[in-house]
Amino acid sequence: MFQSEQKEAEELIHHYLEENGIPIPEAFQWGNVPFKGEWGISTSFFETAALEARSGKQINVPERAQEIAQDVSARLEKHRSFSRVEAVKGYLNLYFATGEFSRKVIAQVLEQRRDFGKGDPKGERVMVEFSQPNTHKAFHVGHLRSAILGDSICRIMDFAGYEVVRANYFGDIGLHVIKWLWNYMKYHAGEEPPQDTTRWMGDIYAEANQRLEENPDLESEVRELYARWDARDPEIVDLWQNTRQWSLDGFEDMYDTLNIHFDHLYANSQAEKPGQEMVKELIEEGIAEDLRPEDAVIVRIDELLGLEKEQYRVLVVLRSDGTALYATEDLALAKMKFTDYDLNKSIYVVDVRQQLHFQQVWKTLEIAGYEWAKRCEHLSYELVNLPGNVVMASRDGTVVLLEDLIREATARALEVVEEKNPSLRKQEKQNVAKTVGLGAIKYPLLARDNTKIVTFDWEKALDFNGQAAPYIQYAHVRANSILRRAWGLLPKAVTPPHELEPAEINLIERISQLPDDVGRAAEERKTLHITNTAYELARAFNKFYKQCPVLDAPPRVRKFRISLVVAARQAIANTLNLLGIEAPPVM
RNA sequence: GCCCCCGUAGCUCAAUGGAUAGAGCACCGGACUUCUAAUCCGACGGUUGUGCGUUCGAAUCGCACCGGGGGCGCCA
Repeated sequence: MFQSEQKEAEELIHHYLEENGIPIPEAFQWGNVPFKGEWGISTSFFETAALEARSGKQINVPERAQEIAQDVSARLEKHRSFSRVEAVKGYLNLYFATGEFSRKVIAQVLEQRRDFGKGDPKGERVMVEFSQPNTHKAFHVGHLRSAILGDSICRIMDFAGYEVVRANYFGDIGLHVIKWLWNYMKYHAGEEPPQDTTRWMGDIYAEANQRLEENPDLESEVRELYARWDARDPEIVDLWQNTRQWSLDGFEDMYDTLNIHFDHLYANSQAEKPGQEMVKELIEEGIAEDLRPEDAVIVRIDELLGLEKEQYRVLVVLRSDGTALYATEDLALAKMKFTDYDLNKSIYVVDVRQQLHFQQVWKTLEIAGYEWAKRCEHLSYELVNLPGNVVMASRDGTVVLLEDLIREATARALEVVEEKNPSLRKQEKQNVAKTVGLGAIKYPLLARDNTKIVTFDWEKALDFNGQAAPYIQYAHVRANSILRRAWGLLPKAVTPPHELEPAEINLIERISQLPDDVGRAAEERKTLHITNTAYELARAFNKFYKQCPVLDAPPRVRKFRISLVVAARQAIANTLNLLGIEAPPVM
């Protein structure tokens, strides 16, 4: 926002240092002055002083930095761009006129509206693959992180200026599917899925595992069925297609509820054949070793790279019986993505346990000469566990189903809205409950660093107090409530006619940071920065709301504050949107 | 044996190598005749796991160690 002023100051600093024979560092690091109610940009002279010290002079670096800062500040004192200049502890702080800064920030939001915070187009196309559910299985809270994190990353990267292709890759083949089919054919033949399709699919899978555990002799029946599948027995393929669709329809409902959508769906099954083809080529090129029938087809990556220490190890790319593995399919999937779309980057939102796997697959592709392999990126995140660090497993039923979580959260939110706002119409209460319930579920998954394990706890998941989505949504509601009474008057941004209250200054400060936060979140692939911004915005607004009357203020102050409320509401709405959380008008 | 991640207030977590390490929860004490109290204000709370190093400056970077979790040939 202050590029030109910064550049001017930097030139003057250069002049001063040159004139006085002081060494000039390669680049000055500019930042914001730690905010204490006044805006400014800041740089320091530690590096300059350190350069002097290294050139042989006997210097105490912090003292010398302060000395330079003081001299430079004297030089800049009268500069018209800055309202105040100071030297503190080796830092040079250049302040701006508060009123003018405020006007500028609000003007920008009022002009850009939904686009406030948006980055310039990057001219890069990025595919983000996320969610990856397995058909014929339950969809539980453990699966939620990839879906919610991936969705938000897509929103953030899109907003930051990337062209984003949203992809899903579902697991529709494998042993788990065969077990499901076996149980269905033997004990549920002809049944149709009820309303709650995904739960029912999950139940049949869990039941299959239970039956096999109780009676291991039945394993032979499953193996027999697997063989029929491998031979593409029409009866089995038919059943597979139908039942697979049931799962996909169930997922579609779930994604609708979560407001998550995809541009492209990839299936495990469609990568199987192309994967086997690619392995064939790898063998022909001497990259993969075919040790069948005794052993599998493998790639000794470390040996190919001449690495002494084990790093990529050995990747098995095909089973000894010639059937495809996850790795086989991933070779093909990576290629399909770059063929289907001309990608600058291909991001995989997958949990941390598959880190080595991806490194192996992509390194193998690199060795095979696919130049795009280097543009694959693993956005790895930690698991969602149950208390006591128990991993959710659909096989032994230690799961919290997504449907149950949504239902509980919505019911709890309905209770609160009945209590807080009983006069709302029934339908409105329902809408609020859904919005608040879903927000409360999403927020904690986005507010943790990707590398941190999330422990799912019913009590915490249903706690709407404190640093949580409802707090932010409530700030939005309050802003909306003021504006509803302001008779739709939307004044232009003006220089405030009064001395700004700390709460106002603080709120404006938070709003002004949003564009930078978006860029950073996109580059680091961290939704955490946006949840922080959203929360801080809401906090600043709530303080403002308490301390600064808007509608009852004197006319000119009122006019300014209404414009500030419009800007704040917009900023909050924009951050919530990046998180995939709805901003309700009332609650 | 090799590799990855985590360790910050009682608990859950923040903090582009930068100025006095911050929030929420919990506990204690306050504020609704007011634009929605799903809110706000105050108090309490720290040897950033330990040691050494790099740096003008380290919670942040490097090395070693301690504690916890995860991954390492035909699961996904």
